[in-house]
Amino acid sequence: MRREASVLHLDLDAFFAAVEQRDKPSLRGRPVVVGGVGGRGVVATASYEARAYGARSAMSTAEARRRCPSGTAFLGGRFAAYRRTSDVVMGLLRELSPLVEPASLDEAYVDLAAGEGHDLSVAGVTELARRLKVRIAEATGGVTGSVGIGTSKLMAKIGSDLQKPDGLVVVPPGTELDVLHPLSVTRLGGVGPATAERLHQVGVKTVGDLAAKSLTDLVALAGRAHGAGLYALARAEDDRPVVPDRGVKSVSHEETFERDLTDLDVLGREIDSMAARVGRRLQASAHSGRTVTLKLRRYDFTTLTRSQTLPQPTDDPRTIATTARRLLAEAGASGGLRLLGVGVSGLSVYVQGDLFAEGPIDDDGPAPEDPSTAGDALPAENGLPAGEAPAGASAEQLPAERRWWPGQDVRHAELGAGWVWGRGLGRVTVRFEGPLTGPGPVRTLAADDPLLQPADPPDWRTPE
DNA sequence: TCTGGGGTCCTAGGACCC
DNA sequence: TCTGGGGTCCTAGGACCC
Repeated sequence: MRREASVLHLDLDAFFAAVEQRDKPSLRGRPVVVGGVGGRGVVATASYEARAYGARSAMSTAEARRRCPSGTAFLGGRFAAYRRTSDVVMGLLRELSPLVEPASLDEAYVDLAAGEGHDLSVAGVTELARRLKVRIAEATGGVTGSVGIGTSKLMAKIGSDLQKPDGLVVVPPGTELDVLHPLSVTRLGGVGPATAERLHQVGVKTVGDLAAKSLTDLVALAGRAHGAGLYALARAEDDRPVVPDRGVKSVSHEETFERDLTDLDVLGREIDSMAARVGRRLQASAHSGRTVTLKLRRYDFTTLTRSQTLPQPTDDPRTIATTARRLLAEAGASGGLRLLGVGVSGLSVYVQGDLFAEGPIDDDGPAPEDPSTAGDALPAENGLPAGEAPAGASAEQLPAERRWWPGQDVRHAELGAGWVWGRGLGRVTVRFEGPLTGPGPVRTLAADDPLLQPADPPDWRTPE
């Protein structure tokens, strides 16, 4: 453990929802839920207003709709917008230290001891954090974050969690156990539902309870590595370094279908389009990998994986697809599949010139029988231009209203910039406003109105 | 209209080699 | 012929995180 509180953890508050409220003035102060908006979607982030009604991350969107009042905005994600804002915040953190470890778009650790000229006293880091929060809010158009600072990653993360939202907690060196021991074990990273249940059964509810258990007991309960980890964390022993830029270990894409799929031809085309995406991402990052994994989730939610390791690393969509199709043929699809996934692991830096790569593969997206996934899935980082229909389903072939999804940025040649509120019955409802306007008017347009087009995320920064 | 998507790490068994 | 141990690779699954 360090002698000074020099590890900072930043957690942006309800980040996806906060970006939506910044860019959509009419949603400020109102419940907003970001996530999958299809029948099988789940909540990625609920704004604090939506949490007041019981909406939570990982809850099914259907359940969140039941709990929230009408007028709640249910939006698909705009990852390009989130990434842009995240990049701004990470840039501010890198001004504090070269050692910045992003844990996700909305979370990062900073090693302040590696930065220049910081006063690492409790008063010093408190003032540093206070100024950082102001700068973040200014640079992001009002997104807030919770900051924790302590002698380790563990204590920094615990600290950022103590006063959400918009919190600032410095855990003074020497007080770690006082802070830690009264907390529920579930506040520790690595204690999920399964471990929590097993700990409960042996009478462990708080971190203090955990600290009373022997190493032998914990290893028996949670396995060698995990048990030893819990034993150390309960004592605030944590020397994990802040590591900028951890290398990627695998690349994958998966998709839950609106309806279970059985037809092997249809599933094969799904595999082709997922393999094309995975291959493209591997090529873009100059990686190739040897192990191809197919993931299947059956109608009854049982999940299994099948993998094959190739003699040579590949980034070739054709090779990935052929391997995954073979694995699917062996596993079968009886009863129907609700999810397919294709991944590549065992990565190495790009091996130039795969002499045995086959020709180009068509990436024509979901089969015609199932156009419904376009726009319904949470548009996770997919490498597509912002606003374009996901998964390559060519927009022309879809019912016009399928081009639009709630939350999407659009521009109308006469009415200006706005975003999609809803769609259906051949029409699309758009609210015309942006981050720098007041709440704007709503118009319902024909879904095939040629004057209406997808647009890039709006800029929240006032022009100089 | 129950249960996303993109990851990481760990465990365990079998094959195979020394 | 028997006994055994360690190490690595591969496969499958599970827990967890955001």
